[in-house]
Amino acid sequence: MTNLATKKEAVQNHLLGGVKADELDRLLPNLQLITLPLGKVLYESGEKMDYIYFPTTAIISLLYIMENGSSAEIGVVGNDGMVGIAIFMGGDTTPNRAVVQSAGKTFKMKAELMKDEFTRGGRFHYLCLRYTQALITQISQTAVCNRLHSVDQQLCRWLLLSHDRLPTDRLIMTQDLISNMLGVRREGITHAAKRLQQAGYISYVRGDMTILNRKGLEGGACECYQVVRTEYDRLLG
Amino acid sequence: MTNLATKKEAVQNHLLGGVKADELDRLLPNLQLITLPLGKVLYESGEKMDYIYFPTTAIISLLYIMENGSSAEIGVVGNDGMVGIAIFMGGDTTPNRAVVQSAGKTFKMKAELMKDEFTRGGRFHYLCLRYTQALITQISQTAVCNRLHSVDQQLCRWLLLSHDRLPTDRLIMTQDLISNMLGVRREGITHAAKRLQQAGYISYVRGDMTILNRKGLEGGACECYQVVRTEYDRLLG
DNA sequence: CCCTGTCTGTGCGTTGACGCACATACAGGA
DNA sequence: TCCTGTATGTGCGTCAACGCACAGACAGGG
Repeated sequence: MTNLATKKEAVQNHLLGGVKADELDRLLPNLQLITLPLGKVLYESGEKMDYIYFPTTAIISLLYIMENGSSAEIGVVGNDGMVGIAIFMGGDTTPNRAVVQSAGKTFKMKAELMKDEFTRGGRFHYLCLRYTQALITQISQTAVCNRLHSVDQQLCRWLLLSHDRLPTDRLIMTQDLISNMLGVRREGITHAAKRLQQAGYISYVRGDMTILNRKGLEGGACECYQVVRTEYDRLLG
Repeated sequence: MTNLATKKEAVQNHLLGGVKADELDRLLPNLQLITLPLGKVLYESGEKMDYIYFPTTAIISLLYIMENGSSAEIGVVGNDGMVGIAIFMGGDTTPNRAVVQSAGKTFKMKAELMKDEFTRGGRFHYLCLRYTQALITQISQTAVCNRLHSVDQQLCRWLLLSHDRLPTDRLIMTQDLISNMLGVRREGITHAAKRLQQAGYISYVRGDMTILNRKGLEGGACECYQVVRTEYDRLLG
């Protein structure tokens, strides 16, 4: 198998990079590095999770899909975390869909092995719980932001969250897809994106967006972004 | 001490009611039953949590307070759960405020003792994690609901979530307070509540609300309520 | 009994986002 | 090169919720 993980690759995911040497040695033979295309669904709402994912360059979006087909993003996971916390929290599934928001690489590991390693306790166990706590803050802040802030502010927040998890300044993503994530109209994103482009913060053509001025975006975002960022740093930094 | 917990009292909280006999025997001497008045703050955003709370008849609301003073509810906890999960998840604090939404009783226990019992593993550990998973679903669904649903629908959802955690059909709460929870205008609640009263689902006078027709409320709510309810039953039922 | 503070009801102009329709622009294949 | 599908831009009417202002209505204390 050529896709077996090396330490150098594994630590690109910050959770894997944070565990002790002996834990990593146990994990490595079970980690498989795969490439995820944009739009790939890692698991559907209510579906039993067979694998846990530790992204390196890929970004995964956690979505809730309404009965009428509309959707809204709950959280986003990149090389800072993992997809599939229900495997070790209990329940083995959640009422959400996990979909690839930005193509890239991720490790995957069988759910059973994940449970085994988790129940051993140790630093891995500790990190998983702290990461879950950070994710809760992200989800909470998404709830608050959805209630109280404008589409413009939310687009800034969303771009920053994505940028933090991206190895480059380029984001391959159409406005239509962004609107599905944020649960708003595509035209709303068009307007907001146009304003950001005119301000010189971003540039884009047909699904290829480049972040030019992070500070600008941070100024345009609500406090929600900073709250989440600070909490991630505190818990996992 | 007259306020030491008895088994009969303790099991009124479903988490305490779900642990094994030997675990409960260890917990009981450390549990203190107290009465919480409406509006009491159990902890502030960023404040270290000294106690974990297991409500019996009280209901606690988890809120985020914006810098400009506006607020929005993230989740609600009653006899189904506990307040202070950050104690065992790690971090010892969250960027939220926990405030008593409905006066009543709760057990409290020192944070250190909570950590000790949690690290012993066993059924208590297992239940804490599953409860956290259920809470995540509630927070997620709050995010979705805030994005996609009307004030009328959200008021129905909120009333049902409260009613589920209440020993009676009466809810002592002004429209102004409800509006702070939902992060909307007080007048918006006035209109929504009036419609619900005209439909015969509730009745109220000056901060004293009675739920008359649950089925009616369920019909007026969005799918979010059922999703959360089903997930709580699945994980903890 | 009155007074005061709090809770609820209502009107009105504003606004941010929606839904729909359609125009324009660009990319890639035939 | 043209054609087709997809991405983005724009206009317009509608609507839910907002902010503000103020009018009842009720409760409890002096």
